Parts: sequence; C-alpha cells; structure tokens
Amino acid sequence: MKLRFAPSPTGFLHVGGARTAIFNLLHARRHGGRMLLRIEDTDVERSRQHHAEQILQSLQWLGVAWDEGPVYQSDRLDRYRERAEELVASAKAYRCYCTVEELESERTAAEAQGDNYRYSGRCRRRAESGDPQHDDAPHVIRFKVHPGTIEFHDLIRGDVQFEGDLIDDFVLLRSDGNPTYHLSVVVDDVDMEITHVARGDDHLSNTPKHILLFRAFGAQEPVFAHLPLILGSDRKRLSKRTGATSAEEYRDMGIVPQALFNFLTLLGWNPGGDRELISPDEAAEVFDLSDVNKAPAVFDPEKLLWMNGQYLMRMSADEIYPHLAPFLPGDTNLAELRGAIELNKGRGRTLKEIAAQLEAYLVDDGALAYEEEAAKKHLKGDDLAARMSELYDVLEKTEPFDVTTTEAALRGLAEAKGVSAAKLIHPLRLALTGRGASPGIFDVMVVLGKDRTLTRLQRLVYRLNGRLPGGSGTQ
RNA sequence: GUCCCCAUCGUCUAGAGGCCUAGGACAUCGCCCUUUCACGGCGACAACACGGGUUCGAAUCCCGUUGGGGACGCCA
Repeated sequence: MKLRFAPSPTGFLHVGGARTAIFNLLHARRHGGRMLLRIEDTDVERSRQHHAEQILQSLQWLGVAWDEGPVYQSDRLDRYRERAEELVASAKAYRCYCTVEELESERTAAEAQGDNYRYSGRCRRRAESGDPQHDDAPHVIRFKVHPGTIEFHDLIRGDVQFEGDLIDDFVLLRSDGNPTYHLSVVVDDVDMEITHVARGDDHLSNTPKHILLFRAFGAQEPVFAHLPLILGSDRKRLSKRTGATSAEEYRDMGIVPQALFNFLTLLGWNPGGDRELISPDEAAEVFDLSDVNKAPAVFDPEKLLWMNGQYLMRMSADEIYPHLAPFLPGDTNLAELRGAIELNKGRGRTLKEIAAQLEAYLVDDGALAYEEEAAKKHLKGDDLAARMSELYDVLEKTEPFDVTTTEAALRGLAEAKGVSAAKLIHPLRLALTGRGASPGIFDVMVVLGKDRTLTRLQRLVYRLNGRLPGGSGTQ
C-alpha cells in the first residue's frame, strides 16, 4: 500500500491540505503502507520554490513524517510529454490547434446565452478525419473522452458515477509543453505505484477523467477517497475572510503542533469512545479512510484553542520550551524558566498567553510594573505598609524557603494580626507578579526564590510608605 | 445553467431498525473547589431540515422537496 500527499506550491500549507496529509499518513501507518510527498509544480505561473519549502517545513513542524520524496513534478516534464505522445500515437488523444482566445470567446458566448459551455470538438473531428497533424504549429494535446458511464467506488463516498457525455476532451499537455494536472497526476500515480489516493472533495469531479487516463495507460486505478472540505464559519470553503487558513498562522498564534494535529485528526473522523485527545500513534492504530465522514466540517477555532490548552498543561516544560522560545523576549534559557513554565503552562490557551505570564519572571525586580486595576483594588488600607513590612520580616526569617514553610509563615502572621490571609496574599501577588491573577502565591515565591521575593516585597513597601522594610523594625 | 456530493445540539461528533427519554466534546449560563485567575467537579441550555413511503417499530432503509457545498480552465 502506498499513499501520497501532493500539494502544489502556490501558497502556505492550508489547514485543509494539512488534514489531507494527516489522513494519508494515518491510513498508511495503520495498514503498514508508505507515504510519498510529491510537489505538483507544473504550473510555472503560480508555483514558487519558496512555497514548496514552506510547505515542507510546515509538514515537518506538524509532525507529518512522510516516507518518500519530496518528488518534484518539474523534474519529470519529459516523462509527461512522452506519455502524452504515446496517447496521440495510439489515437487516444489528439493535437488541438484552437487558441485560448478562440476558446475563451466560445465560452463567453455560451455563458451569455445561458448555455453550458462544451468544447466544440473541432480539432478532434479534424484528427479523426485523417487531417495531417503538423506538430510544429502551436497546439495542445487533448484526451478523447468517449460516451459511457464511468463508475468507481470511493472509500468515503461509496459508489459514484459520472456520464462520459458530460466530460469535455480535457487538455493533457499545454501549448508550452507542460503537462496539466490531470496528466501529471495520473502519470505519477502510475509510475510511483500509488495504491490509494486520498484528496480533497474538490477533486471528485476530476476523478472520472483520471480513471479514463489510468485505463488509457493500461494501468490499474488506485482506490479513491475524497475527503469532505473544511468550511469556515460562513459555511463556505475555509478562507482568510473567516479566519486563519494556514498551518503557519496557527503556529504564529501560539498553537502547538500536537494540538493542531489532534484537532485536524478529529475533523471528519473520530476514534470512538468519546475521545477528544489522541496522539498520532494512537490514531494510527485505528484510523481508516473508510470511516471518514461524508459531510463537510466547520473549522471551530475555539475548540482548537481549548485543545491547545489541554496539550500545554500536559506537556513538560522541556517539551514546551522549544515552541515557546520564539514568543519570549530576548535570550532566555530553559534552565532559568523551567520552574516558571511548569507553574504557568496550564494557565493559558496559547503559547502567546503563557509567554505573557512568564514576563514577570524574566523582568528585573526593579522594573516590574503593577497592573493599574489590580493595584487600585489591593493596595489600600492605612496599615498595609506596616503589614507588608512585617510580612517581609517573617519571610526573611523563613528557612528553608519552600511552599510549606512560606505558607505557614504567612498564615501565622495573618492569624497573629487578626486579618485574613487574603489581605496579605493579594498585595504580595501584586508585588511579585505585578498582576491581580497568578498561580498559587507560595509556588510563585518558591519559583522566584527567596532573594527576588524579598526584593520585590521590599519594593512594594517602599512604594507604599517611602521606607525600606527589614532589620526587624529597627528603622 | 449543467453535473456531482452532502444533511443529528450554535460548532465538532456518537448513532449500522428496537439499547434513544438521542450520548460525548467545544462554546454559553449556573453552582462547587479556592488566596486570585485558570484548571477541575457538578448541573442547565441545546439537535435527528421537511414531506411521503417501507416496517409491528425509523435519527437509522427508499423516494421527493428544501437547504448547503463542490466542480464545470492550456489552475491544481
């Protein structure tokens, strides 16, 4: 068994393409097959090498590890021409000298009349009447489509049929000598011994053409599986109008690849058992293209965000750090941040949000700014300065400085003073993180360390009454 | 316009004729946990598009209607 993912390098990796790649990979893994990556860059107008490279990068980032390739169709142009000529020689195709302008005006004329445009078949009649085929004049090569029903079984759609009558003699080779998609895709699928073709639903109506070509080449046609499209919130094909469309955009948003992989895997397929979180390996144990849903699915960014949060809270700081680093300011290192990441990883839905919370741990003690709202709320009361000064004294004496001892110290002080622990905790949180919300305050103290905790607390007291705490009240 | 495809909560989905008083997840709204915000727990809201059949019995099978999507290139 061999599958392939065959993007054309005309833009970034679209999430729909990403899901197609994932489904190809999972089906191959499940059945012990291989997956080929093929770059369909026969359109010289629109294809760009840098797009191909971006797509490869995105696939690698996502964790779609293909087995063969990438193969570039632009390296195989001679082969396509050769195959097209074979079909001309066996009268299964013919040379067509109609110009794009002629065809275009026929098309617009038909549309103006409300008619369905069909290629006139002019050159086909000429070829069949034995007219000389002067191959030096500019021309394309067209495939002869014969009437008759073309049926095939689609793994997802079931039995599908099209009428040959309704299919135009399609172009195989353009006048510039480059193949069209129909030719290159079939020639390659034959040469590369592809057994299963899983691609977007938008190719369903191309499939009868391809089947005709497989037959013309005397080749066994592969098994087809047409995946329903991914829709935007407007229920149209996912487009930039309704949100991010490329894997890269989600990466830059702070989505971790594992989460996007999981999310896309569950779009149109499910492993049963009401499972939401599943790894590629686990999915590969049960995945089958024939279980994919027929109906198109709307891409819900909210659920992706939730899933990303689930991944973040389950990953270790060491796993997160490489993905997180691009969102952090300047040069950071894992060692100094490990504790802070562990503390905050479950508190955001994106790497961006986590990075924002990590700021407090990266900034100089003297440069920590307080959120205005939170400061207004928690920095009040005449005795606050005195209370925080006493907290400083108590914490300074706390040894060892861990979650248990700091909590005991703070609560002990609160009780002695007859105030609720919250009265100490909220101002302390502001002193340490600058924010009104943070992880458990004792955890924050420990991760920050005794020195930085005291320095930051000192700063708060100074801000409150202009004096520095410490020295057990001797000042 | 022609051809093809699709149809369960707002969204992703479970559902292969009786297990369905239609299950789970996201979102939303309550309550709980709690030093805050998250997380988590509990609960609420919320769907078989419509109409005909078939059947003792239909979300499940058939037909039609409606609605949605896709394709009709010397793009892929």
